[in-house]
Amino acid sequence: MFIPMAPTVTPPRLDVLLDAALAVFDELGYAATPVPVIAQRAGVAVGSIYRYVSGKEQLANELYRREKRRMAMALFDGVDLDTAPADVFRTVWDRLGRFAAEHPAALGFLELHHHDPYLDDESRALAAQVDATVGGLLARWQAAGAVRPGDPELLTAQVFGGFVGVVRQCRATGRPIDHHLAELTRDAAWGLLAAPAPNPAAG
Amino acid sequence: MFIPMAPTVTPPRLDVLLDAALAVFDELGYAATPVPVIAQRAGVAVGSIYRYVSGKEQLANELYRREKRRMAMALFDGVDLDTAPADVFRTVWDRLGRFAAEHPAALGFLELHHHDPYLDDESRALAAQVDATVGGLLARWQAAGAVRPGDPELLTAQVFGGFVGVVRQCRATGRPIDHHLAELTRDAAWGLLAAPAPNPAAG
Amino acid sequence: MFIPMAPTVTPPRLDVLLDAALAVFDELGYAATPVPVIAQRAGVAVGSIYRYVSGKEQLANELYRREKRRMAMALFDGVDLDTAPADVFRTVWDRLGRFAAEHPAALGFLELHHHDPYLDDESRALAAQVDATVGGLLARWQAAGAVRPGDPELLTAQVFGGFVGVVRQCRATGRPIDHHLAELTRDAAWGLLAAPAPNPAAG
Amino acid sequence: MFIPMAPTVTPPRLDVLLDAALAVFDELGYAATPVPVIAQRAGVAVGSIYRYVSGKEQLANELYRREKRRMAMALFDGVDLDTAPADVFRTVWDRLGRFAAEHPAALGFLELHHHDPYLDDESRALAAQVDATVGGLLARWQAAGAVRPGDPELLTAQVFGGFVGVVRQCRATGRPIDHHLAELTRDAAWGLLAAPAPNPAAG
DNA sequence: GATGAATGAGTTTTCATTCAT
DNA sequence: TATGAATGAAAACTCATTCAT
Repeated sequence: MFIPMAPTVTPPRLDVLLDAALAVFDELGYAATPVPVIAQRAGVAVGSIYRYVSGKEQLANELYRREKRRMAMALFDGVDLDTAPADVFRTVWDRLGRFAAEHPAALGFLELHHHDPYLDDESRALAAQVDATVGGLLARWQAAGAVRPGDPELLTAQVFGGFVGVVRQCRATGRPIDHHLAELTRDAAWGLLAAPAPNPAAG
Repeated sequence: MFIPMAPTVTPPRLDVLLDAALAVFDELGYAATPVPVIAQRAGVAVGSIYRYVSGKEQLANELYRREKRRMAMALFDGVDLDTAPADVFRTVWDRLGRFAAEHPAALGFLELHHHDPYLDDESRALAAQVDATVGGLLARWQAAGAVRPGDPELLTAQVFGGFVGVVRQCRATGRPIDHHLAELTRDAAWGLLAAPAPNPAAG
Repeated sequence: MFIPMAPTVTPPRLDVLLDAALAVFDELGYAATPVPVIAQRAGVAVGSIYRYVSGKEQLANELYRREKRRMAMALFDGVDLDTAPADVFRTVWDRLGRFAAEHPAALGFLELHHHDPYLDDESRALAAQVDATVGGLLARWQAAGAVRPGDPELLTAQVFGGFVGVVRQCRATGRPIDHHLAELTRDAAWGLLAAPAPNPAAG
Repeated sequence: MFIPMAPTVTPPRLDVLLDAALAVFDELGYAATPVPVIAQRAGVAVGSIYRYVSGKEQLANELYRREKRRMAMALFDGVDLDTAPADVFRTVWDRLGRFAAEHPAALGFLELHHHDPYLDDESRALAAQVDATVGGLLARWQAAGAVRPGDPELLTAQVFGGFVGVVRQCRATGRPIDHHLAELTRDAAWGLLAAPAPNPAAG
């Protein structure tokens, strides 16, 4: 499969740490999060954190990669990408909705924050790889005439950004983020993506 | 006009401060930005900042509101909203592209950062007001059958989020953010928004 | 003159800091000295230290250089090095005794501690320069037949090390370090240095 | 014999610990040495250290005493102190050179570091005892007219300090510390110690 | 008004020591 | 007995804010 799998199994203790960090980072942001708050949320002593990661920055990077992979898996793992684009799209979009509903902090951390000051090369590379993979899928759909032309990575960014924008709006207004969100936004998203119908007048 | 105007004229010195803060906040994020860095960038002494604003938080809020208004003006000021929706949309989308090109830090600060921990009520209210205004426009377009049905604020969030996603992607990959971006994304955005053509077979 | 002068005038506030650091470093050693203790001794807040030096390490290096120069000045400044070696030696040794008596912490810090882990290149270079300068003096005395042959830097290290050993012993036993120390050790030191009298039987 | 013997036989495991501690203390200094680093160097788990000593401080004291005794033995054990002072001196000085060459870390740890903050009474007493013993030897030599007058402990400190100074200089400049060092410094050291020849003019 | 040195609470990180396995 | 993960007090350093000049 073309989706990056988790290469190593995270030790359970680190996982607890990452869970705690995820919650707090999503809430306060990386820079505004004191390490002791993460420790407390994880139910460990501050010093223990440094047995698992070299510092706050590495913690954030490990987290970023875990969640990036998690999300990629949640969207694409086991999906047969060779069926009709509209069907695949619908499946993936629904999964995106479910992911947002089930892992709101993951989506928030990944997409609603500014990671520039601390992401390391490995994290950036992973992000780029995921982008490229999804971009490749769109390119094939374009070749098949199912998706409108244009830079596939930009198109990906646009559809996906649309969903992120909706999630952000829900958060701002207190609207619940549940699986309905996929439904509510699906047609619009496909309208963005789908190749325009050939002009009937031209026929 | 329905777009919120700047209620007070910003004193020129505060404006210099906000310009500096904008650049640094966009780059480092609010929490990671030291006040002295803003002062230096503005060419004033640290202490002077506290003559204009009560602290870092108020500075960020003043900035947020200035930029939010600036952007609303840039998108809508002087636009005749009563012409054909597709035309208005095209105009506004082009203006959005120009705004992104000319004020990249403003767009980045407003849309690429997580403001939750520090935005005050006034700033939130302004954001809500802008959303509502744009939502109202979309609602009228829906009533006119030009835009697909659905919660207009969600739809707004989705189109706009799409553009933000594209800008974010450009930043991540180093692709320049210029006025072409509007062109490149316009059709997709309108595809997202536009009411689907009535089934020709049904005619 | 061949002795390195203080190239810059230390700002008075930094001087206060260095005085405090000197006392504490000499007492506890560099690694065992908490920065707050230095701050308290200097009568300033912890944070203020970081306006003058970039950290504990730079503080120790500034201190090391200041004291190294101070000591070189105390020993050699204004001494006419072209008079008879035995007279010059006597003068310098007495000055060494006075320096030890008046600046016990300086001598202790410079000579009784292990500086390897934190001295920077500039400090090492200064130390080497002082060594070389004194070594040069000894070499001239050797050429004049006044001082026994052998690597002049080793010879310097040996006489000077003798004095340091005595100071260390005094500290260990609680014996006061005063100007008598120079007197008490002078003949032995010159016995170490002086060229052995030609064998009278050989004449 | 007047030289303090090791009163207890060190358990072999503790010896391994002390060897590791010696290497690291000499390199980093007591205060800057983390206990885990010692454990790693010794090839044992951190926790195991606390089965043999009560903590870092006791470890350093055990080490100090072991090395102090080791050195005293290395210098004096088996030496017939009743032969001619110059011969005894020569022997001991050569042994000192050999000790420095063979146990550079021991000499470094004992003589190049500041032990004040952690040495306990037992260690201080041992040091004093060694000093006194050597001082007694010197006093006898003075009585025999072989060594110049003056406080014998100060004289000891001065000769020995000379050697330490030379070792320190070698370390600073990267010069190897081998058995030649004894040779190179022997005459100077004896010049320091030896009673000055009676003034021939006075004869 | 403007300045920037001074402050000290708060941040990240280290490390001596303990204790369940 | 040996281990090494866990602890938390203490370390170095940062930075929002104040205030004397």
